[in-house]
Amino acid sequence: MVTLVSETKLTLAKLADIAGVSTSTASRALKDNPLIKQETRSRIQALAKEHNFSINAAASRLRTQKTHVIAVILNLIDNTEQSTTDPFLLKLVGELNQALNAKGYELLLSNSFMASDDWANYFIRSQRADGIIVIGQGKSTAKIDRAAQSGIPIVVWGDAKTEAPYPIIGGDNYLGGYTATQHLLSHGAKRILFLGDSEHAEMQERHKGYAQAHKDANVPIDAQCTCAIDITSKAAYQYINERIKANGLDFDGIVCVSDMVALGALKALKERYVGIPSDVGIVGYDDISLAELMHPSLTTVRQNTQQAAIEMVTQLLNQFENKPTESQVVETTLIARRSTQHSD
Amino acid sequence: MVTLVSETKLTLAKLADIAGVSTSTASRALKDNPLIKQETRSRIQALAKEHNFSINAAASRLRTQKTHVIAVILNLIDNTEQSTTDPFLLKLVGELNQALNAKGYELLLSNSFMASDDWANYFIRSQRADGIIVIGQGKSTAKIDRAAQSGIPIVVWGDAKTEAPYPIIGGDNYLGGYTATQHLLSHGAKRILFLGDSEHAEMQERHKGYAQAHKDANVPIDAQCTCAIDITSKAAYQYINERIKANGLDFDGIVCVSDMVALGALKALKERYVGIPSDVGIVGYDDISLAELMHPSLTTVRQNTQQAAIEMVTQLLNQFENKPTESQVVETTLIARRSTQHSD
DNA sequence: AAAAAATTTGCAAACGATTGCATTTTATTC
DNA sequence: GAATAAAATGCAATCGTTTGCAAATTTTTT
Repeated sequence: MVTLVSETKLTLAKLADIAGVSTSTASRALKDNPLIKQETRSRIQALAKEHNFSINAAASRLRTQKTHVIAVILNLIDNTEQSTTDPFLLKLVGELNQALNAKGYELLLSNSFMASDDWANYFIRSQRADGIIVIGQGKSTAKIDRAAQSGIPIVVWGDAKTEAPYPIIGGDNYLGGYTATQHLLSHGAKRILFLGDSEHAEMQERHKGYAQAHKDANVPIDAQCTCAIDITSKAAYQYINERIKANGLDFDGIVCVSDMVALGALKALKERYVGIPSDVGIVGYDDISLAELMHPSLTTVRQNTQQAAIEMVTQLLNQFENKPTESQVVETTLIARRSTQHSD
Repeated sequence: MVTLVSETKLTLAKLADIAGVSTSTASRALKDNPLIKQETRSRIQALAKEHNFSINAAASRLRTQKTHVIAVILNLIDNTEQSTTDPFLLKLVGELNQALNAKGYELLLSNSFMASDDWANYFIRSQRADGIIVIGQGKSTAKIDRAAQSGIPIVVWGDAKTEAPYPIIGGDNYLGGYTATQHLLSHGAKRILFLGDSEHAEMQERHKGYAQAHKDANVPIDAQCTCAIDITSKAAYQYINERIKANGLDFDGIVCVSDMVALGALKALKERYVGIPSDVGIVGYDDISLAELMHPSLTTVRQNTQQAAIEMVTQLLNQFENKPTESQVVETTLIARRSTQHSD
């Protein structure tokens, strides 16, 4: 298929030639540098458009030492299969893409399995990206700490209360855990399971909220009710199934660390004809789009991901200018639906 | 925070200096070029690791004219809000990331709203990426056609039967539509809705399958049963609600163009206490992770996304070597669950 | 109309890696 | 121990932009 593009690749130099100016003038004209006469600027910009010219990013990056690319790393947990399927993580990626684009940056997607372990090296020193956004603290923050240690611009989605030399953006996990639990308690629950992984910083905070809500309501708490499972729907499904098989229905509420976990639990309960919310109330986390589509619709804790994305980008860009940064907590609200309460 | 990295940036030249060889030797050694003595190679590689050295990607790209980056474009439909929330699209992105990494490429994520309309220019001519993978044909293929026209490497996820000068990878939409419909018919359905958008090539094929299945089963088809809606759960929910309100329950089966649509429909039906599958059987499309978590679990059509991702990458890389390419159909199978049939 | 100031433009040196070709070193052959 | 072949290394040009500074042009001032 013959193209209409000229044989030889169009470079800035050639464009300048056509325009009858030097490359420096052309370069400046294209970025609307006021050093260049307005008329010249418009003329060259028009010419560029006409000839389908685009600045060569590789050359530009080499020269300016800036890539205008941000690496987003899905920091998944190796053994579990939370994987790239989790709608919440991907939603965050989508929001980040928007937020980055708005600031003139592009998004390079990676997960923690590739790209070697030395992020600073692989992404920054190699000039593949200007900064890193890590989604999830994982079970260990070793890789993150290592990257931060070498002084590169970095921001993390996780539990903002964690003390760290880099900014962490996240929901108010304590509040989320507290509110979810309190909500169930106020609807009469007496024995509430906490379903999730306790090795994540985020989950630990939520568990603290869970505990405090019990204390405030004067409801005793039982260690048997804190259930450590992989944060997947499958694990939740299996756990609930086995627990009921072993103990019978020894609980009347569940606080889940993610909607996926909640859905797994919900499935197990429904299959055993446990009434929801009459026998067991259930609260999820994340408010993925399916939460409201469930039957019953799922009460859950929503974290403002759009706000989070914008905040993460802001904090990252601040680092480029050596401005101070700080961890930020984003809006976290309980969305009450039918899985915890009967019709309005 | 003081870093242990040397003040001045480490370049290949400096590394070579330290090693006491020329930059050419160092360069070759790092990429394990057999031209260099094995011993020298290992020595320099070790040195590189020791000093945390990474090749500067910008310089390398400029010199080699290769970026080893692939742009993945989510080609969303402007007016509807299918958006970045659709789990299926994001699953595909995840798979693509894996497949690309396996071949030594990185994934630059974009959506069709940004990056101007001239993809060839923006991504390829500017040397931001070596090739483009477009997810979704959209309602019009104008942008895709334009990009392809300028002769850049490109692959599209869509309906493989579409005639096009670029390879299209996709499920067998005709078969999917056919099987889904046939499945409902064989379970006794007599009046089946086709719920989805008919402007997409993929959807049209599915609809053909839907029609043919009716013909083969000698069940008359009614134009009233083909319902054009936005492919979102919300639109589906509203549509089903309104239809029932207006006509009563004038159908006993639904073939949906996505699981999201199916979930919306399901919600509407459940709220009206329509028995599933006793009164209405329902089939989704995509087999997102939540399909099996629904209650009842959702019968759906699964497209092998992993295979698709690998195939797309292969077809794209082929173009780099001027090898011939061709559209490919990936495995498409019906996953029968409870939304269409009672317990086994 | 010349001098000074302000505005535009151009020169040329980076940025850091890659690679064809020439050159040096080592191994082989007679 | 030459002469020849093979293996290992180095030279230097190149990829296409950007930008500090110098040079040329235009405008303003006296």
